[in-house]
Amino acid sequence: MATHTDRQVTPTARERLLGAAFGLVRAKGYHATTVDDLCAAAGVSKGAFFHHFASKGDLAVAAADHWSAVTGAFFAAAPYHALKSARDRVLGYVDFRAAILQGTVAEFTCLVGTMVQEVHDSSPPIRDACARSIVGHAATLEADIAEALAASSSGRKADAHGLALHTQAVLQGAFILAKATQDTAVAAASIAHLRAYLEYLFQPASTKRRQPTRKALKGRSR
Amino acid sequence: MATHTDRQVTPTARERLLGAAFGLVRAKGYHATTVDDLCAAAGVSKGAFFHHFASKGDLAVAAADHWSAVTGAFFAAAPYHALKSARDRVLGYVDFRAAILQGTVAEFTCLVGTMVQEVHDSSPPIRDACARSIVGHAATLEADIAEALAASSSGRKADAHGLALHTQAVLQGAFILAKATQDTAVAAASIAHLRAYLEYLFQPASTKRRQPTRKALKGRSR
DNA sequence: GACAACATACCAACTAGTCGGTATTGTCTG
DNA sequence: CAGACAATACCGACTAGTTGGTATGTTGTC
Repeated sequence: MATHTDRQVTPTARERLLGAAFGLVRAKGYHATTVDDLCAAAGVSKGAFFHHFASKGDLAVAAADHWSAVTGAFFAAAPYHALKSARDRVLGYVDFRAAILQGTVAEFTCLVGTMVQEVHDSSPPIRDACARSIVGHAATLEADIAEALAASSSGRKADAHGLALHTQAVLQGAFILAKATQDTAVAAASIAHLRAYLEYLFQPASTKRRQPTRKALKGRSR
Repeated sequence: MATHTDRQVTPTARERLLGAAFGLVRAKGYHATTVDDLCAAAGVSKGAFFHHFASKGDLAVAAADHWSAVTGAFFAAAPYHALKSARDRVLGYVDFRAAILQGTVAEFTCLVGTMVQEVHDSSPPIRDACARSIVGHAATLEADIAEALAASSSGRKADAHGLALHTQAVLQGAFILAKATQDTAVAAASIAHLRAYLEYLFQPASTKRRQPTRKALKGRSR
């Protein structure tokens, strides 16, 4: 996003609304967040809201796209990219995800994962924007995962895409457990299991004796 | 649940409302499901709704508890319990979870995982009912996981609880990916990765050389 | 003076929840 | 057994408040 209005210094009403959506939707969900809530949090009037967004759903799509951009830049700047091996970069990513589990649940959970649960059936545009965000983020891991798998004994070099999506599934699931139990440690423990699984998959050929059955990794096509 | 009114044959208005909540909330989410929606789907009047439930939130708590009971009976009757080894029963559970990914997304996803995302911050009673459901379901796996871990080389026999929760995190995350991508296969692939991880953890001592670092499994306490 | 960026007042539709009433069933009593 | 009494299950019109969205300004800037 950020089409042509990112030159000014003071955030515009549009940007403040998108920022307010990040916080409110993650805390309360999409439907429970009202337009008035967003306006109040952003400190703008309702007129300003509908000046910038044709509808509440339009803001949701813009927020999902903005989320993709913001988180994309955030992870692109993260330190694990400096590591030498692909294996270490992937594990570094997972460690980084664990390290940023700070503050309240609403502060570290995922906007688009929250939204898509509520709108997947009723609003295809929002759902697709959320899917773009999740799948797009997973794609940024794919090359390193493929390289790390290639360096291992595994015969699953083609599964980098599926494995990248799996990392996102574990993270999203960890967020749900954290929301339910109100305990960050539960999410951290699940991410630790993801790390252990990746460590196992990335093992050098010589040290890994047994592999899981090929069948188990194929997935069920419906 | 089912306190003292389960003798009649025809489902009562209360039971029909709970059943309607299962379908509607999984498809539309909690806030987007109105009381009138529930009454229409259950074929009862609004008066009947508020005769049985003090509020919409009260129904949500009852629905989460009813969900625990219904899914508890469903999984208790599943065939994998007949398998001889604990390892096979746990893997059988995972296979069973993959096998029931049938029909629309709303038909196989989890009611309480959906609800807790929307209410975790605003309604502690509903959130806690959802947490009870998820954690309680995980607990039904714990004994078999502990036994399977004990039979393996792993030094993580005490982690059965955390691993049981991790299985639920993967499942919940798989549901989110399925909702986002509208593709059941993505969820199945993630569950297949969970299976591969468990197969790895349950390996007999002699065949497993390398273990993930101990540090990675501790989880980060906040 | 045109146009973007807001603000204010307002509305129609919807929402959870209320309320007076009815039908049915059981239960106690004479 | 009849008949009074009470509790439960249910109905549907109504309401007070909320919601997304609109209509109509105002203000600053090129």
